[in-house]
Amino acid sequence: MIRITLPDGTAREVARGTTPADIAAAIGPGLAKAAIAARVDGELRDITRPLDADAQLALVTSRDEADALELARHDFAHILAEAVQGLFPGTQITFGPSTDDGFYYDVMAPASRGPFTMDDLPAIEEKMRAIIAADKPLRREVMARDALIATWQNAGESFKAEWAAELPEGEELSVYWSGNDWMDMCRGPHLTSTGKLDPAAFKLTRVAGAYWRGDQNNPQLSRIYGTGWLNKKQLDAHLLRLEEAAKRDHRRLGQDMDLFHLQQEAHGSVFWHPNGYLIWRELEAYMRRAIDGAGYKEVKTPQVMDARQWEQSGHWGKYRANMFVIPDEVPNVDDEGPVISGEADWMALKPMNCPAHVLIFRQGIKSYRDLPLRIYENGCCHRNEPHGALHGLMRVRQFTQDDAHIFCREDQIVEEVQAFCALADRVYKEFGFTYSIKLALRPDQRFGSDADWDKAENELRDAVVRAGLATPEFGWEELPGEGAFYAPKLEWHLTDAIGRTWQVGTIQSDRVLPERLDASYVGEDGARHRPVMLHRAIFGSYERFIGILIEHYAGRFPVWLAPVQAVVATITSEADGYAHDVTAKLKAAGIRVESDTRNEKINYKVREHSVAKVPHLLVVGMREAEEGKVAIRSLGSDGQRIMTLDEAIAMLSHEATPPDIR
RNA sequence: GCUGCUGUAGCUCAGUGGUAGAGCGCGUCAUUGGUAAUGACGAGGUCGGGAGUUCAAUCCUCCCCAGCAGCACCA
Repeated sequence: MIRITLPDGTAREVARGTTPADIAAAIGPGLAKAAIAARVDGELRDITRPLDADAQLALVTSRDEADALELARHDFAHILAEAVQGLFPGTQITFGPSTDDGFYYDVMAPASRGPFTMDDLPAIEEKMRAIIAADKPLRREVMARDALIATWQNAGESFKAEWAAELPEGEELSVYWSGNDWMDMCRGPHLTSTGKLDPAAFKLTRVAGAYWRGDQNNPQLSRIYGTGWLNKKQLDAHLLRLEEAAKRDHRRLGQDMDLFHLQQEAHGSVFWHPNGYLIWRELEAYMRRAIDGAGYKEVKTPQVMDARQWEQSGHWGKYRANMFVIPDEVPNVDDEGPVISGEADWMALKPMNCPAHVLIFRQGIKSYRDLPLRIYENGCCHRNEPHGALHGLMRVRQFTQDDAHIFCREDQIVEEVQAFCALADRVYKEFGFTYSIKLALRPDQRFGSDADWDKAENELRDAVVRAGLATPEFGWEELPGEGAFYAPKLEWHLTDAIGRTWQVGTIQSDRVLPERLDASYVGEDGARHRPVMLHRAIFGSYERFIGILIEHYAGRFPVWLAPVQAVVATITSEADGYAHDVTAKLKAAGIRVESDTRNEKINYKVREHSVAKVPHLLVVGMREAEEGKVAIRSLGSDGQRIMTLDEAIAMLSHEATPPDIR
């Protein structure tokens, strides 16, 4: 007999080999029906897997949503694989986990046909529904590793065989049978049968390439994605969320709101239109106030430097593949012959600002009294990113960082990092973001001694601990292996209005670059010392941050950031004169305002400016003109507020003032 | 960079082996209206670029470029 303890503390003596399903049945028929899996000593397991020792047991039902979704998605993935093999014999299966909103399965299409495409999805979905309708039992079986490898090899499943062969020798491996005709190697757990899934709760969404084991050098497989839920209602809600997210897409809003454009002759670099650049200018002004107040000095450094300088900084060796290089010569102007000789020295566009800031630091002799020295630049950088990585404003080839480097003594690091935490906190809150902080620890490939890494990691961790931010509610987490090759990183991950996260801010403590570029200061002792260099950014880049803001606000910018803050719209042309007066007064008060005296109906104007997401529409007709008032209709509300022009100016001026100086 | 898909008017998209169409937008005229589309008329396109097949290519084939989704990358 074994002793099974339930969550309420009661215990039952049952025979070895009893299953959680048996226990559920013994407790009551309702639970027996509702239970879909079990947690045995905290581990999620099949409800039909026999218990073989004393254990804590919790029965899982669909009310335990996270567990239930995990199980369902995992099952959907298996059924997807079974369906694909059923429809396309010769397809090899590899690996198919659950994801945040569903599942995918990586398969290798048979050589007789090309990779799978979207056109294949309806048939696969139909087949999956047939498998669910057949209510095939899902049965766990333990196999010896060697037997399993042989099974895979006989079935022509070379990926599975390769994988099984790499699992520890002698280990027992579990497989799951779907009925008696299909099986997959899997740790489980699964539901008891395919019929437990709701056939209306999933949808295959797309097909894409993915490398076997995530390695570019391996064969590329077809990855079939699906979204999967417990019921149709959840699925529909999810599809609606996707639609909402698509409506916020910054590429679409950027075009609709005439903020910027991209075109193929300059792919990966942004053409900022007047409206978009107004947002940029507001952010720049905001950031300048922030860094001025925090004791930074702003600089501007060269866009192009000699390759030898990049050799010395280490970028030429490590980063050249992503750099734009330029021959330092006058191009051949004859029509005959090559444009360049190929013999000139190379220069390169800067991919980052750090070396230039060290060069400024090195001018003149620095004393310990000069430290910490905080050098800031709106630094325009170019990186030749892989083409497939480019994405709207989020990943571009030319971008401007709000970049600063703090040169300081070792004993100043913690204080500086803490001050940065406070500054970042203020900025992110003023834009309405919540955030989490993560510490990216040393990667496998790195410069510097373990002792230095210990020190650097501890400094960053200490600073966050002292700032009181290293807590679960700030999402504190340490990420092994994710640091840069020269330094650990603190990363700020923002959560936007619809719950997506974006990594933007960072601070890194670097002892490598000051060494390579020979930066030093004279200490109290009269000797030369190496400063530590803190790399830091809050927006990350203006391009990306604006992209995030567009999606965060869904284009409805707060008034201080809105490119056009108000439009004065007339009802009849008789009010044109008054409208121009109102516009002039608002302009004089510093409001970005336009007047709309076009020969159009007010309905049309209301619609157009609403769609354009103008925060305030000031409607004026003869009534307003006679009384010296305006009727304000604000974005997001249907009603209007009648107020005097002075009241309107006061309100708009307040809203148009950036939050940091309000 | 890899796999798949896409590229037609300013935008969103339809379409065909015999050199193109809609809606919105734009222009002109009429209309002067009270809070999400007034009406009429009109102008706009080497159908991403190049090569090939064909009597004939926007359509079929190949190459290139860019975009989209994912992968890989993002020191």
